[in-house]
Amino acid sequence: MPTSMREIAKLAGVSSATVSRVINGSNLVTEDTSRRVRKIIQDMNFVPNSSAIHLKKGKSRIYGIIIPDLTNPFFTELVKIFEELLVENERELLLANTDFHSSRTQTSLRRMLLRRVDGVVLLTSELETGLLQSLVQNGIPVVTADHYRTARGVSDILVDFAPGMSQLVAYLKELGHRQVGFIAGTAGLVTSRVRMQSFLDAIVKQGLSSREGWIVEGNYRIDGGSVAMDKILSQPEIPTAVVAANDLTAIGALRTAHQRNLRIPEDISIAGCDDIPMADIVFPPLTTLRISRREYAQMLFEALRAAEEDFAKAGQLFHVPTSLVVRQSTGPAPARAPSVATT
Amino acid sequence: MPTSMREIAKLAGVSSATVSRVINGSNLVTEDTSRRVRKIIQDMNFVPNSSAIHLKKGKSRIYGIIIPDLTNPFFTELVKIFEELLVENERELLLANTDFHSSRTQTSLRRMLLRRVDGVVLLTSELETGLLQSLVQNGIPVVTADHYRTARGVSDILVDFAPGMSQLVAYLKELGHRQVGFIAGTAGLVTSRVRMQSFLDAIVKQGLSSREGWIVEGNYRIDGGSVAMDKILSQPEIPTAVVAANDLTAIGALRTAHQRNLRIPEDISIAGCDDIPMADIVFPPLTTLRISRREYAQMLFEALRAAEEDFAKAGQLFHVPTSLVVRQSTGPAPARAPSVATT
DNA sequence: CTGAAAGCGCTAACAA
DNA sequence: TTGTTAGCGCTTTCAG
Repeated sequence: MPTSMREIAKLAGVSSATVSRVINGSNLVTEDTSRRVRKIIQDMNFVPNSSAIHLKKGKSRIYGIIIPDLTNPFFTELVKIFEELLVENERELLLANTDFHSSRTQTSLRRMLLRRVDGVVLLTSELETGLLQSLVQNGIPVVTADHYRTARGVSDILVDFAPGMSQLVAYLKELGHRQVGFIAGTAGLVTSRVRMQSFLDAIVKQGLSSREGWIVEGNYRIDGGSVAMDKILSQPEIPTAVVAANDLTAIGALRTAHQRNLRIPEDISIAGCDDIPMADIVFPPLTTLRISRREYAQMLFEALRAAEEDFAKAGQLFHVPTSLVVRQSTGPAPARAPSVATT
Repeated sequence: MPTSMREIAKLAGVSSATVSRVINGSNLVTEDTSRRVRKIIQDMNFVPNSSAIHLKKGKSRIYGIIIPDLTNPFFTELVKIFEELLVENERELLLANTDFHSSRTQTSLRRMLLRRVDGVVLLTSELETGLLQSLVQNGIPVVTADHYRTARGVSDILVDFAPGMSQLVAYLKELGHRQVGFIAGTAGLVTSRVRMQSFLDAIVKQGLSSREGWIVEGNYRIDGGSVAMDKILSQPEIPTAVVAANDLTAIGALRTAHQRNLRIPEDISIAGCDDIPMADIVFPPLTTLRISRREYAQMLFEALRAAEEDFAKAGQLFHVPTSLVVRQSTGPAPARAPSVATT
């Protein structure tokens, strides 16, 4: 049903090659013919078929992005900015959400292969080596997140958690906190390990203390944060501050603390990571370790674009900085451990 | 770089036609050859090129979705569910976010045309007639939201606000509220008009009252809700309850009310629309008019799929029901108007 | 049951 | 400066 180049050519009384040249701004066309052709294109409001272009040129001008949780505002924002970048650069976005199911990561990769995307952003941490292989083998550059390793065709972006955590913990120490808990991410993920390790290192470095029962696993979501906080608050002694692996987790913790009638930050301080917009909306507004989405998205894009020019260029390591954002969920450590109401 | 059908054919000692037949499950192939071919396909992990298929068949198996604000959790969830539906049905999603800029709606539609999508979900309300035309003219079915009109190739999904609002207002009346304010959506949008009108109708029907200064324009975002609430609270007399055109707006209103030291719901009740996950997380949890995302997404998909079978089938009208979700942001009306602290 | 061949809409080398 | 032609990877008649 849509118009083809040949029809435009016929209408303009030229060959389709000429129409192609006009569209692609070749200077081997008379201004006169060019104008005539453009007029027809306008009138018919003709748009070339990208699949044909793809087939011919071998480039789809599509990048794929595979994310674990579209509901997490951090990823949403990232996708939003990334899509903007792509549109500015005349590329398209193929979005795949896995909901943390590794089987869906598999499907998603197949979709990417099918559509012959020019690059893949892989934000799910559960990476089976075989999957990456099939992409690289097809010459499709990949950029991963917090994978802590690169390879031919595979770049990695890693969030500089260590210095950020160090800063956050130092800040807590300044407020008088000595006993700090941590709610981790989903067990088994590389990022979870990294965030936890950064926290532990910072604690040691600052000479503070934590303990087994104060370090609980979460799932990067609100519900996980709630449950984890419940566990921490059920300990015979509780910390004066709790750091969470991301903001959603921290928000869940906040919620549980409220339910237990703890005042924040008077009774206990809570901090998160990411700085999602929600962090500034919950009560009290959340102190958090901000990860710049714009820089992040930009690096993702740069990594893929560089690889397109030269496949060997993939395999770089990028760093995203973090910055401490102090809000009202953290405050001076209470003089003594508060009593916790049991729900 | 990726393998082509011809190579598979060569390796299997058959023609590419046979390979094609095997892949598409034709029964005109011996079980024997079929097995042999499938083996090679496995080994090479060959995936056919969808652009070539598209070119041949004239169907891209891509649906496009154009949304105004990817940051709004309502849309995020909708996109998420819609994407799931598409994957289940072996289709792809082309995502475009306009950030409320109508110029970007234009660009997005062009992108859809370029990729020859099989259908477009248009969730931005600022519809210029010409744009829809160009899609229909290309035989691309469209489904809009709250556009309140259908046309050849253009279906519409509308949220049944009237009964929902009626229910919500009746509920407020039961709580003793007589004076109710409203924070509308962005001026000029059809949905804003509809939501506002549903509210006004309900107010009249229930015999309650509202007034000029209590009906303020918002922008469907948190900041707009804050500003609007500020205006309402600056009136000489303030309502005992405020309904917002969506949850983000209501959350903004909540925030302003907090800042003015109003207790919710003791001093003033606040309700929203949508029932985004955040509604249950803010303090106090928000009473809201829930719109089922799953049903919504399903209708979007059905509308497009029906149109694919028969273009004339597009042009249907669908209805999404709403349901009242009562939480803690609404309560009995205060005996007298509370005093408002000026910030 | 299988293969040869044409053609989807475009681009790029080559000819004119 | 323009047109002719081949071919990107696939599907689908039509022959065999």
